[in-house]
Amino acid sequence: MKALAHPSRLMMIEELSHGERCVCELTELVGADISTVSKHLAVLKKAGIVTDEKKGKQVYYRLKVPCVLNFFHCIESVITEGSR
Amino acid sequence: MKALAHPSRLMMIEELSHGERCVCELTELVGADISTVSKHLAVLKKAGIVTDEKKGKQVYYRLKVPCVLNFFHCIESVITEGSR
DNA sequence: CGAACACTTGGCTTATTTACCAAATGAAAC
DNA sequence: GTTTCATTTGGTAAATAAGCCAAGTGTTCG
Repeated sequence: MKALAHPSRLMMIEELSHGERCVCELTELVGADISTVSKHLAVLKKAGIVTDEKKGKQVYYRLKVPCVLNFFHCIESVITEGSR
Repeated sequence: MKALAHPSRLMMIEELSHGERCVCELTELVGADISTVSKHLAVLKKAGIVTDEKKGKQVYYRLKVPCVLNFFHCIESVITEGSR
């Protein structure tokens, strides 16, 4: 759960739900140093949420637990209907 | 999400899924100082995950977002079938 | 009213997380 | 083989979070 406790990591997960991405793409997305992003990805990997695969020069990350997305949808709906 | 990033808080949520509990019951459960538990509950409350209600001398907390439980079930099943 | 009880808040110390820079790795291109 | 490019790792400083004790708040009970 701790692995989900950072905005940048959530942003990355959201992005990865649309398909695999290399570190540089995610770095551009969150707008932090590439080393920072790499460490965030290491956290997610260690938690078993993503997997990585080296393809040529780049390393591509991919979601391993689709379940996470269900949770996001759930949260969204709670927030959405929270105003009633 | 940060609100879910602590073992004691997860334990409390799990417990609250079985019904409302007062602070003293939760304190006994997690085995920490009551002030610590109170602060954890404040975090959960601020995050909109629980609500509190004063009944006589005690304050009772209750789950506000059942959705959290779905997520836990999801995680459990992922862990369970993770060994294949 | 005053004491007792259940809880919250403030203050402070220690532990954990985060972020960046710089240096190391590892594959690919020349 | 060496340079280059993408990424990871080490190191360190700054920010956040966690824990406990002590003091404060609000209710109930005598």
